[in-house]
Amino acid sequence: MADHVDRVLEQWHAERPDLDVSPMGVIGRLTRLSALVDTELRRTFARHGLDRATFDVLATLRRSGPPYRLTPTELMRSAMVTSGAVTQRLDKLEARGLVKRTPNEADGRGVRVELTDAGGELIDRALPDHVATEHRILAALGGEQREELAATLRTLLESLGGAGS
Amino acid sequence: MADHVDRVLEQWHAERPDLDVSPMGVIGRLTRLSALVDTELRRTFARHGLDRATFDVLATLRRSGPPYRLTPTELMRSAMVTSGAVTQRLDKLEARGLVKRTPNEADGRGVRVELTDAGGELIDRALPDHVATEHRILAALGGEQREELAATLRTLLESLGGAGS
DNA sequence: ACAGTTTAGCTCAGCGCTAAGATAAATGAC
DNA sequence: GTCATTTATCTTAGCGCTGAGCTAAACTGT
Repeated sequence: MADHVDRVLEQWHAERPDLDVSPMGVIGRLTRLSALVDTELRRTFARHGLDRATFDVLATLRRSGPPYRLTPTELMRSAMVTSGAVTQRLDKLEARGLVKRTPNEADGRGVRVELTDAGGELIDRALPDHVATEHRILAALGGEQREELAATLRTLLESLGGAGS
Repeated sequence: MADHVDRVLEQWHAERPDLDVSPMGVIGRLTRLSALVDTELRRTFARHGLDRATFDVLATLRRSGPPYRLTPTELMRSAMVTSGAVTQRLDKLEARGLVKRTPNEADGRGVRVELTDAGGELIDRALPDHVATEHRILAALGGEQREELAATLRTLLESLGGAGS
């Protein structure tokens, strides 16, 4: 039962037999799966008036624990985006009253971003729905397969230097 | 040796012990890895004056075999993007003389997109470099691990309905 | 002290994408 | 044959992100 990626591999084998394109069997599926997962998750976020970007900020603040307060730089590192992206996410969330910026007394250059009550309530409502979606996405795998998959992905993350931060 | 995702899981466990967030161990790493892989691949594309979008179009045409000709709809399905995205990719590639559009005699609504000589030469130059990058990305895994990973990802793709087309 | 460097956060132009919609041709129902 | 529906492609407004660059504050070495 060949999938899209199998057909791509066959085509390359016919057209460029000199190239060992076997890595595409992994990387092609990784890319496609990531896109599909993203689509699924966005559906859940949308049910709560959020998108991936804003959900990510609220969730990062929420899981950091009381007082639910981080700096834009910390949010930037966690989300693997640029500082400009964080600024824009925070502008939007702040306009909706879900987070608030306060001066950082410990560092005059910086600010602190804090979850408001409304932001905390929203993310706590959205979270169970989000987690359920993730369970559903992985429903086709057994527990052992999930652990193996997580371990293999971690190996790759580490080898690409993206495990830290 | 905990990575970023392990720390996220620990935080959630402390803050929301009522939720079984274990799927994040897979989905979080999948998302991050996909972003890192994308960054790596883009570096290679850039060396040849391409980006992911344009490389994808040229490669799809190239691997389809002579006469290296497909319809925009076929390119759209293969790339999992909207028709508007394909139009824009083709506009850019056509302006650079890497593909050309011709009327589709079999269907008056449609066009055919064909690799020009310059486009074919460019993708054939870029391909070995791209494949080498993919090999490098997976260098941390053994052959058996790669096969297992590909098989697991395929299982997930199929369960999400993204295996076909 | 003080000049040079680094860091935190913001601004903004530009890019590629989506979503909605337009146009034109092909297909289907009767 | 005619009308309604579907399909192929293009158009465009708007969105989020990056990359370059800015300002201000915090370090660092002497």
